[in-house]
Amino acid sequence: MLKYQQIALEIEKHIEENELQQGDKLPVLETLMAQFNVSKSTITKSLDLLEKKGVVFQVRGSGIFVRRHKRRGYVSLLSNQGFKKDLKDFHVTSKVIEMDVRKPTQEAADNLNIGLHDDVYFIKRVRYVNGQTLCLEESFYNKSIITYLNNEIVSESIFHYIKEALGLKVGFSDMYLHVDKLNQEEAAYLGLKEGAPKLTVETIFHLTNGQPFDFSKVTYNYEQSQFFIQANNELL
Amino acid sequence: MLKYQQIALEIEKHIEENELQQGDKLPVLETLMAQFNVSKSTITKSLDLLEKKGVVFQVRGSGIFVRRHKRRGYVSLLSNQGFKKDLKDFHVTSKVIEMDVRKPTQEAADNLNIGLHDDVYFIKRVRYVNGQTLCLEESFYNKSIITYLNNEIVSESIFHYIKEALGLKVGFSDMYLHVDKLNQEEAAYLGLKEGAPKLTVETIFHLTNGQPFDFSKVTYNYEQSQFFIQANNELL
DNA sequence: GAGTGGTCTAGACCACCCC
DNA sequence: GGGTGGTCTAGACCACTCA
Repeated sequence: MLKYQQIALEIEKHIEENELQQGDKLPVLETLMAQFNVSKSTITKSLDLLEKKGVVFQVRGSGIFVRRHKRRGYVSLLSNQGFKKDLKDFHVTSKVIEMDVRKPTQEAADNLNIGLHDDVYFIKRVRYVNGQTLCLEESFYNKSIITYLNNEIVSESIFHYIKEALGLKVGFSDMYLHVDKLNQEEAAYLGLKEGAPKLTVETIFHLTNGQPFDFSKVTYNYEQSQFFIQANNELL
Repeated sequence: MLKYQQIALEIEKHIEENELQQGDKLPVLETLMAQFNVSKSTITKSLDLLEKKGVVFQVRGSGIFVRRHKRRGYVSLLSNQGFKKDLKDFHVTSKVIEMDVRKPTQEAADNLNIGLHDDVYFIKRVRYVNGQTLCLEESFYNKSIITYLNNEIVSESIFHYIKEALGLKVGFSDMYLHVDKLNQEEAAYLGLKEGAPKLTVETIFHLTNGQPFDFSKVTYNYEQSQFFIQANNELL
């Protein structure tokens, strides 16, 4: 683990353990440099990482402060595949409905940048939170990258498996959001009425080298759809 | 303008003007260092900025590549208040329905971190894209920060005014998303039927010093709700 | 193994906040 | 004006990719 990552983790841990609140001030740079025995740029890099994650904000000439939001029960849209973290106070389960190797749909092939005759793992599952339906998820994994999957892996965390067992590195993702009305099939899976509101999130996950490996389409139960995004606006 | 920002702008411009596509390779670091006559860290900082913006991705041992998404007509959820940019091919207008100085609701006061007896500017407007309703927006501005607003400013870009005329710096924002059904009033403004799907986005904008100055609640016409997010997943 | 991006350092100087 | 974060440099060394 790199120094700046390690330091970021420790600072984050420190904030959590001491239950620091929005606006609480952290030690000044010089103190942190001494405390972790590293150069200024390394500390700065740690803090930039935490700023990107929405954990702190830095004010020139003033200090480094804790960033926290007040509302509970919201899922971060950006910490991908992170229901475990965000809903840690809740009980999230999932039921696999279909899982097989097949040829992709035109849509999946386009998004994964593969041909119609390449193989994909197709997984369809319903996820529940506290016994209520949370979402219906359909995923296509490029089989030439994700070479093996089974029911056990799919029931647990697929991404954990991809990172740890396959040794792949997830880089970035493109997400597309739509709001519409549930069709009959979706309504049935989610236990709602046809025509009820839905939020659809399509995500294309890429490895660090830019190769797309997963196209997934998730339809959320609108009654459970509470999402949260922390944005930084300094991008010009 | 700082060097690294300037360089980032030029690289971005270069990508746009040459219509580079996803996966196209940019010059190597050493070349860029020479070209802009700056040190390695400065170039790195420029590229980190562009990576955060979703314009490029960097692969260790390989190169720097252009990041582009394929779909058109999607609005970035993160480039706040950025309809102008994203929908530049479209015609976005807005109609101010209400605008006055008043006392905040309990909800607005909580989110703006002010008291019930402090003043806020309240603005309610409907925005249109190509003649169709896009959203209904209700905003509360902390009057002790945003000291003056008028109809002309509100019809144009409020954020441009805040930055340029008031000299304030926008730092970060917290966004909360919900999906639900339109009530009667919202349906009337959006020209839809009561009970139709809606996406509600509540945003709390903060200055760089962490002070919240704007709480806004936007209800989108689901027929126009196509949003896009570029995420980076390397946050541990 | 050559090429390429990433980390880390030490230090100078700058820009901003607040008293 | 003192305190504090941000920018920028030059250079050493490390880690990954790909032929």
